[in-house]
Amino acid sequence: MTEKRAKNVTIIEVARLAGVSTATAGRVLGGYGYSSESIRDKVREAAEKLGYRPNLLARGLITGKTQTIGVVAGDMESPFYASVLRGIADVARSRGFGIVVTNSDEILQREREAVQLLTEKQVDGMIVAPSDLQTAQHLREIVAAGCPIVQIDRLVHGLEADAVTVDNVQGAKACIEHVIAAGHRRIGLISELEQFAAGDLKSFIDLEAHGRVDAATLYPSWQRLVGYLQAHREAGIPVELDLVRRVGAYSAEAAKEETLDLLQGNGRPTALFTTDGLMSAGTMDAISELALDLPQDLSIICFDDLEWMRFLRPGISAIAQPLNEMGRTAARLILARINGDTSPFQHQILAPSMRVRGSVAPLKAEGHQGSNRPERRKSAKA
Amino acid sequence: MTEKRAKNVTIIEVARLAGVSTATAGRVLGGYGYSSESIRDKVREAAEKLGYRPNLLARGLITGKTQTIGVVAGDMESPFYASVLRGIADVARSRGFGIVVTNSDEILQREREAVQLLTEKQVDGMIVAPSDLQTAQHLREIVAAGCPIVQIDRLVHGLEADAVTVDNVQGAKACIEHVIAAGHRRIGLISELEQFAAGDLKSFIDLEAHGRVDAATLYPSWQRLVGYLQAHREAGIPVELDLVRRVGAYSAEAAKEETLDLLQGNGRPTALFTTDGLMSAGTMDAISELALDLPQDLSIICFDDLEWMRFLRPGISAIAQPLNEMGRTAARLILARINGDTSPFQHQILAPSMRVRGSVAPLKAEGHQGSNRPERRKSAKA
DNA sequence: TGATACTATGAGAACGTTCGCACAAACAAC
DNA sequence: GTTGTTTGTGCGAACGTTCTCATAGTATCA
Repeated sequence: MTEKRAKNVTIIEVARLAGVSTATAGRVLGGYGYSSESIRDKVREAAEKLGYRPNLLARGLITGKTQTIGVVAGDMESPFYASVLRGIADVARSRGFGIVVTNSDEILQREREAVQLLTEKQVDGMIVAPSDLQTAQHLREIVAAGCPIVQIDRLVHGLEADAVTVDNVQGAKACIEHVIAAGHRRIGLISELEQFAAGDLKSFIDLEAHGRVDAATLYPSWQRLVGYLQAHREAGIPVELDLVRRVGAYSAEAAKEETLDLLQGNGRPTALFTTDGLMSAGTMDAISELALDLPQDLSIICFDDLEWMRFLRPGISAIAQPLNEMGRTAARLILARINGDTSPFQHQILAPSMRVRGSVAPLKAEGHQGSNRPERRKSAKA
Repeated sequence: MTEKRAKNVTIIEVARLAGVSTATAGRVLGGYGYSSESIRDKVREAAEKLGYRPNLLARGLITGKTQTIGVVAGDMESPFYASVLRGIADVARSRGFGIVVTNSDEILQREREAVQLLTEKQVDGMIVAPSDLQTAQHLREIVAAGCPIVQIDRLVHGLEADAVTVDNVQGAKACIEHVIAAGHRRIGLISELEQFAAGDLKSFIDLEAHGRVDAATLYPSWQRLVGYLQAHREAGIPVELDLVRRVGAYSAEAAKEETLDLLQGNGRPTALFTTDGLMSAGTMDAISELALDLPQDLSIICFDDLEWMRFLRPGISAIAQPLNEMGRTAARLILARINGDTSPFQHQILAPSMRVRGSVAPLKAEGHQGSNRPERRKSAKA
């Protein structure tokens, strides 16, 4: 009954039935070259009757184009990548392209293997969220081999390729400015800050203070830290090192622990800034466990706008990244390159947007949260 | 400088450099057939030196296998599909397979186009969340053409293919039983219930009451309704039609409206059951807008366990689907078929698990919510 | 000793398309 | 009327692999 290896009908059979050569049948069915109307009808009718479906492998082998985009995401299960992927998929579909997706889990070795697989599958181009922003030898190699790449979310130093990122510095800065405007002076930061290798937090902050940091090829969470620092500097508020919490792992559980430590210790901040969705979840978990009332006991603002922030009373203020747009833009860029665009490489920086809800409250002068520290007095000055 | 179309090194050049035939080089590099150790070394060395990478298109063309799984998801941006996809991707990767993913948005025409594209790309098998559970002609065709399929989340009536689903009836029933055990008798249901065509809600409920409903090939939200009905019947509680809310669209906004209508009308239920993540979000939005306190003013339990249910006080009780596992199982099944497994088609039904948190409270006898209706009196009897 | 494996290699076909070229007819331009 | 350009068609090569088959050496076994 069911044939094990059902032979598909090929262009040869269609050509035979239509009484033309395979070349002619190919021109009709493939939509290239010349063909007369009468023959077109005949061939199409034959194809229809036989149920002909082109074999894209064979076509790809000879044309060198597979109509496929390879995507290396960090983790397609996360809301971030899921939304970006959706954007990519939509644009790809509208142009007749397929996407083959892989997860790197932000591990360099995984990314290498993924890139390797995609290369062997002969994808026409790749969209990659690079794990390693320094060397990225494998990416340079495939670019050199003629496979276009678009980077998303972050930027490999000196890689000749287009990129789409979000303005993390400005986004974070806007958050902190918003909180400062509400009178807060002691603002805690809960951030991943994992991958940066060069030294400790303190030296990074010093470097940044002296304008020695090039934010462009930093990891997003470090860029958001830069925004945090800039906002403080411009408001004339010294940064308290104790308030800057480096979780050191991309884990909600770890973020929760760090937040508990921050909130239960002496000198609790009056406001909190979390630098991505996972940190926010862990932080909210901690706040829930401590049964703190927002925003009376604590103000909070988050990078990444998640679904629940809308209805978790009093509504969590957040800055939203245009994730779908990031995917769509990346897809458009890669498709342009695939179509032979040779214009200079561009780096598109998308603007995030603020969603003000109810989680940032004006700082009460005689509040009972936090301790009586110099910074509290300063708030009266503003 | 940068070559436009960089010719890749082929097996021919490797063979030449190693001083063997292409057939021999192929056997070494492709890992099939016989080859002596001395020649293996020579060939591998040559391949290494030239930076040889196999062209999987060419290999696929001749072997008829692409080492690729096609996936037709509803919307990979939703937490549901994102998690399922991740499960699929993990298993696929571990076996050296790639996945090409598409979104159908649960629209039949989109699904057809997706299946078509995947067919032409010669995927070895497909994992599909079917949109149409009745005819699904396109799926039957490709199965007949010898391309194995695994269905996820739901089941096409009479399709000869493996399937992985969740036990929606039992899951929903467990939720309702849990709520009933807390003393509730008037339990509202917020559910999509969109696609079922045969008649209105009332006639479905009647049909179900007479055992005339085959739950197997129902859409999940209808299966969950069945669980709701069964739990009521077994507890001897009559179903109040007014409490069963058919949102009619897969939209959080619509769910919110429906919930507002339910909670603001006469005879407000004392507990709520939402049948999927999107409904839950819309419902929570409504509850937040009405400023109801959970669980004092209202108990709630949800199908689908979302991240925020953990830390949104008092913690939302929910039933969690094993989504990763669903993807992993589906991937394993399709890989088995691809490897020639011809055992009878199987339908794996995964058990969801209850996460009891704080959103279901015992019903107070003299509560001020709801009206004094017969059902309230019955609660004393139980 | 012969028969029967198993191992090892190469020549050339095959997979299903598109590409390059040759040829011819039709039509336009001078 | 010649020349050129556009249109239409077919033949056979090409894409980069693996497959089939032929050939041959070397163990293994009765």
